[in-house]
Amino acid sequence: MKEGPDIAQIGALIGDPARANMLAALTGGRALTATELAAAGGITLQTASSHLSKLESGGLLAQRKQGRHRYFTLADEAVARLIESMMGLAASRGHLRHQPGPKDPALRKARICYDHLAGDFGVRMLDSLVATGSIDAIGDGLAVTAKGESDLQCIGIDVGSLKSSRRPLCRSCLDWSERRAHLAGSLGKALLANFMEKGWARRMPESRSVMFSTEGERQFLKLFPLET
Amino acid sequence: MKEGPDIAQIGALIGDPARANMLAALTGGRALTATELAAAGGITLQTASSHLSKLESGGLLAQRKQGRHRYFTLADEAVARLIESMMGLAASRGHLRHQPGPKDPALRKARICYDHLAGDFGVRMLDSLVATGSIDAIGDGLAVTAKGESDLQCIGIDVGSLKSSRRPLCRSCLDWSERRAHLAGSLGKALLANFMEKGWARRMPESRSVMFSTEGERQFLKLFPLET
DNA sequence: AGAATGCTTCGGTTACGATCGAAGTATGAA
DNA sequence: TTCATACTTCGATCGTAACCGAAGCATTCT
Repeated sequence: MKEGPDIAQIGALIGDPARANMLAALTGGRALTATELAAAGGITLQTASSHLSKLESGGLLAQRKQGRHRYFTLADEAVARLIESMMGLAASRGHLRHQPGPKDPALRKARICYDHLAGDFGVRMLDSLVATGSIDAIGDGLAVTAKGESDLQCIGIDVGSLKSSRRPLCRSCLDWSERRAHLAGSLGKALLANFMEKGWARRMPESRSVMFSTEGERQFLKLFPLET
Repeated sequence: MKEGPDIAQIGALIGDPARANMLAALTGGRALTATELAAAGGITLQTASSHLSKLESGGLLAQRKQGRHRYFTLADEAVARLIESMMGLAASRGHLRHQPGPKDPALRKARICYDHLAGDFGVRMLDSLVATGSIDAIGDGLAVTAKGESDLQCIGIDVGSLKSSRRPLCRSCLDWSERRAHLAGSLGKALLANFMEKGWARRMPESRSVMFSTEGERQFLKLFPLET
């Protein structure tokens, strides 16, 4: 007993519903202010402030002062991955929270996961990239092939420059709604950014869901065909 | 807000120190009785009983009645992975709990992680397998090569039969003490079992640490050389 | 300077859950 | 049958932390 690092501290931080809601909101990747997070957690600003300082000193959040605002983000990608994997486990154990509302299908179709595309569309994209030989997959490991590198160049993504970053290029991320992997890492981020630049997709305010325009969806589906 | 599965329930389950200690103890892979878990959590049997029923109905534990004992294990490998990744995060945030005692170095050298070898030795083994071309690594993904398959056959591990199981053959698992990957999956399990069969290593009671005999350690280091 | 916004700190209340003693159930041993 | 072990349930206590109102800083706007 008493072996290894203390997981109870982290568990307790995530274990409070208000804090969990705030963390989930931050999984959207946007930096949010204390006031916005208070709303996300369903609590007053005072209470949120106390929670936020706990989360920060616990190492789960980072903050950035900007004028009279204080912006919070998840401390790093490791935290985002932990939250996502807890969502995966929670979903598989039936710990659901939402009365399936109108927003839910949109969320399952396409949503943002920290900084990349998730949901049905995210899973489809990775499936297609693997099927067309743009990405090699070994277990959970992903790597861009030479073919993939040139294909992506055509879309307008320079894989070479992404490689130089410290962050891994490809990473698989388990999707809690689809229970299958989608593409994370700097390439996943670049792809989503690319879609938004082209006007194919845009983020919905106050939500993690990503809306595709009619034309954008057409282009997306054409670009990432699904061979059955 | 209120999007997705409820991570707070799972967080809260892990967030209590007594429960966290019990879960950490179960990461040792052994099935433990309620009495043993009460000791691991540092609480009385009554309290442990209440915690255990919560953990079970929360889907984190599975239990098996056997005579008048009730054996608990982690519900599945997904739970084990979550606990391990929380340990990794906790370690990186400096949420340590142990005053570095005599047991600690042994734990860092070689310990059990659910059912496979972790710690310095676990990391070294994977490094060596990759360096000698027995395992291909792409990012976090691992796959046994043809060479690896025949090499492992020589040690006494039939990769072919492991492949037929539903469980993935190779999986990388982040080591909280080394902060690097070691080998999990059915192959990781088979390798550790192989070492113990040969008498190279044995588990210490009441602990996650794995002790190598002098001769066992010599053989292990020879079998998994480290080219620097 | 004065006013407004964004956030933190303080103080006091409240509620939940962790805890254990004692009693109850189930299984196995004598 | 009786006793012992392994565990659960009940009941009561106690501590902690979540919560909000009010007041206090800090920054920006006018």
